[in-house]
Amino acid sequence: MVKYNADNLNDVFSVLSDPTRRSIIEQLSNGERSVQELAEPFDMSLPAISKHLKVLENAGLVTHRKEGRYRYYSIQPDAMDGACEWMETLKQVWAKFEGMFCCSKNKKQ
Amino acid sequence: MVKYNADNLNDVFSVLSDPTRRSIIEQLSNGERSVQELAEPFDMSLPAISKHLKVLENAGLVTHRKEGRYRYYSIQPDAMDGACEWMETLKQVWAKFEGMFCCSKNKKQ
DNA sequence: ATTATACTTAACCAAATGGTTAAATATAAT
DNA sequence: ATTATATTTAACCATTTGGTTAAGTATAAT
Repeated sequence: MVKYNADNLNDVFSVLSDPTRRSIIEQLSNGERSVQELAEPFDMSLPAISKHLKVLENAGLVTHRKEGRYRYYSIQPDAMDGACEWMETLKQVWAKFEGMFCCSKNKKQ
Repeated sequence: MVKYNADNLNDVFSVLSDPTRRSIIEQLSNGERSVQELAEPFDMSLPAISKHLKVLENAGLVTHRKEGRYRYYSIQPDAMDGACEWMETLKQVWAKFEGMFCCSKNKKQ
């Protein structure tokens, strides 16, 4: 039932720490897109985008299918589950101990 | 009402992409800890831990108070909220469009 | 067959990252 | 006053990262 392991969390959080990659993910939330289309909003070379897509794919966050000379990328919706669950679990623990061990700066005002 | 901005997300996700830092956060979920105590589980020099703590603190994920020659670190429970919300929002969007635009590989079996 | 389009790979570069050891600082103990 | 403890800062190093340009591959169009 454990949805995450260290490697998965390393990869997913690392992928998400880059704003270009987050933006690509957001674009793909509107449906599959070609590399061209994904690159359009950025002031960046195509190879740079290509690299980001490879990083995203290695981490399991996107896949692609090939159609002629185009590559259509789409999100892999379950890939973030582990990272999400890791955070949620911590937040639950923290909520339980609310105000118990956090120093004054942590207290809600 | 927006809980996150690009810089915040960059920082938080970047912090969480390192297993040592995630482990420190997990330790701090049991209450505040001195640097020594935090360093104990790791086969790593104290300055390395000190650096990680600085990174964690810069991203707003932890604070510390000083007591004598000790520094006691504790979690800053709200710091992950933005990142968490960013992920949750996407997941909701993806759930809504379930099966609509994901290519076959994405479909649940 | 030639050329244009979509995209990747290769080679390179500067800056950031995550670690090290050695020296510095601050407090506590003797 | 001296020494020990807790921790940081400084200087260094190798690796990774995120970008570039130039060249290569695959498909489509003429």
